[in-house]
Amino acid sequence: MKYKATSFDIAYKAGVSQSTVSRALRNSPLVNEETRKKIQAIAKELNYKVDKNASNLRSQHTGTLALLLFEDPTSDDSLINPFFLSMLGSITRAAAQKGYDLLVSFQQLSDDWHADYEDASKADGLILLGYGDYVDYEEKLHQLDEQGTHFVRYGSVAENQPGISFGCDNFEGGYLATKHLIDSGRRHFAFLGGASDHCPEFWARYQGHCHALKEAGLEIRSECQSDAISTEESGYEAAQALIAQKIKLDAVICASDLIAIGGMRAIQEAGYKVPEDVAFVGFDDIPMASFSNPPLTTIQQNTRLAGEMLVEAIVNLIHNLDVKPSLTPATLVIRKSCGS
Amino acid sequence: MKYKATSFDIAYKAGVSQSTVSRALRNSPLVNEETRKKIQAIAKELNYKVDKNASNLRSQHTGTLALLLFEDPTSDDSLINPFFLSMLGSITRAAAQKGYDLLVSFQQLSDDWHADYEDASKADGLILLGYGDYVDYEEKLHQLDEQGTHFVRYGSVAENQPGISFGCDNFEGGYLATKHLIDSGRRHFAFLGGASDHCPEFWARYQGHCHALKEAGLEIRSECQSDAISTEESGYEAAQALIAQKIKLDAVICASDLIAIGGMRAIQEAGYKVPEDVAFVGFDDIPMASFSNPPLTTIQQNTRLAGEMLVEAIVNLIHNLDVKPSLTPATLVIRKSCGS
DNA sequence: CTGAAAGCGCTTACAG
DNA sequence: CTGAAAGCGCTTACAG
Repeated sequence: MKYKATSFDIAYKAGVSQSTVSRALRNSPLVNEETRKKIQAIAKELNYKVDKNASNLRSQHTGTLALLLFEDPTSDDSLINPFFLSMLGSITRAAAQKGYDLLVSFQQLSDDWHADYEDASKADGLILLGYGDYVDYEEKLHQLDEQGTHFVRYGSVAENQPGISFGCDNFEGGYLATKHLIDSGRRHFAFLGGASDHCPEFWARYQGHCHALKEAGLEIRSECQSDAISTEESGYEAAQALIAQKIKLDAVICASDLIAIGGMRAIQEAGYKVPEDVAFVGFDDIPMASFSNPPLTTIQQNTRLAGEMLVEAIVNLIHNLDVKPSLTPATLVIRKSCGS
Repeated sequence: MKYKATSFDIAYKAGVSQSTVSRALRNSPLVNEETRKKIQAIAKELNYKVDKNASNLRSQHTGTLALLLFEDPTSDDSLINPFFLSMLGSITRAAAQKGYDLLVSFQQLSDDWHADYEDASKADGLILLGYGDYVDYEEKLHQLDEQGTHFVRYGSVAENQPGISFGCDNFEGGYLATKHLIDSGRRHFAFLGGASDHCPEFWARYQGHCHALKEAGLEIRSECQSDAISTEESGYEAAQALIAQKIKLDAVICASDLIAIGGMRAIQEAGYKVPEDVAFVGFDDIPMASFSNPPLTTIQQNTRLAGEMLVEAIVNLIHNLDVKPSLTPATLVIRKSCGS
């Protein structure tokens, strides 16, 4: 076992008190310039690092954030939604930039997850991401709220939600996607993705979709909406269901890119061409979207911005500053799958 | 600010000493069954959680692991190698299963990253992943080793490396990929990916590739190896370089899937057909690989197994058990890009 | 099986 | 600007 230097070792070597060492190492203005330099030099020499547990315990904050990813229990154990992953990347970076460490955990919705990161003094606050069933999810959110835990979440943004939420402008995204296809002459639309309060993000996208249809005087037919969760397989099945019903189609709006990729596969296997016969638009702009066949037109979520907003918000919350929920822009990214 | 119960509050309520509370909560066999139950009930009622900083400080271990991802400084800030992401998923899960929390950090190789997670008592050990330049990287590894830090890494596995390394059997992977194409009649090979000691993983894959060529009596021509780092763009450029040289080709082995996807794009843009004119094999089996055009034949790394091995190894290391480096199998996954 | 006490390594009033 | 002292909330010998 290697020996770990403490602030007392440094104090002894520097000929000052341990308090002074502690101050010098945190750049307190109370310490004499030269004394500080001397102390910092010795600390470096001894490869000294402040013990986080001790300093956290004493100062009652941890300097770490916990990122909790909730997965659908139905989803494959090894396959994490690529969109999450990209959020994870941007959140890690944003946290590092603000000087916070990031504890990461993937959780099933069924777990006892409000897992008390903050209560156990592991983290100062939580960032929540997830695609699970929102109805179950919301209850847990209320628990967190009642406990007074600091948390922000990314997902659907609506009135009367517990806590502070950030999210993409899903309604606008659904609208933009649909509007673009209408403008390029498509008339027979379907929507792939669960449209219920179990998944409010998809619901908002669907609402945006419907709004665009209405605006253009097109009929909204409920049989043209086919439930799917955000996997390729589920998108494939949802599209097959539509095909089996022999619904007339020339455009499909999908609640996620994964759904779109699965949907295109089903349509192509059924002998139709994308985009000639049927145009597709996805949602998220995951890396895969540019490599699908054909490359997928999609609504991009700005994960970089979202990560920064989430981290800034939770940090402000921790410092008891005022934080308001807000929406991140949804941007149409045009590739070949929409035919224009 | 919410009030946080301490073990003293529970002791008071239960009419026992604080020591007994501490024991009961950790299921010490020293505590009377009934006393324990009573204490645990009160703890639950008070929503009590053991303060991690206090318990860590006292017991001198943290119950957390740090996962450090190193990126090429050249890589796009927002784009994380999908292969890492999949490792991240499996490591998070494996860590959770062993009861460890996971601190995650993305770092540039240039950062002062040996960032002392263990020295600062933030983590009991480190897991290292990265695709940066190995020559720079190795030096840092030596530093960690000298400091006596507990760490394992995933990447190239060779003799005389500092620390304990795990990795895919890259040589075997390169061999399998090449052998398969030789067996299906291809004769004119190129290899896309940097083949030098700056990237020993790619180097090993290239060696496996060459071994298969030799075995089949095919010539190894150095002009048929084109450097690339693991991005789509880099693969695209590497393939273009080959095309510009008018090298005769009917098979391309790529050091990663991203390289392969970029390489196929270049080849297709130049008017060749994949796999009819040129067969492609990638490496990693990232999720994207099944959705490329055509779907990519590739060498799969078993990220699930790798994650479990890494976590188990670091945990054993922390407990001063013996740990040996080892290789994870490389498996050929056949899709359309290889034409058979 | 239980309790009193020490102590993990810091930070931070308090006093000078 | 500096030091002596208290104390963050636990765990763990030690004594019974």
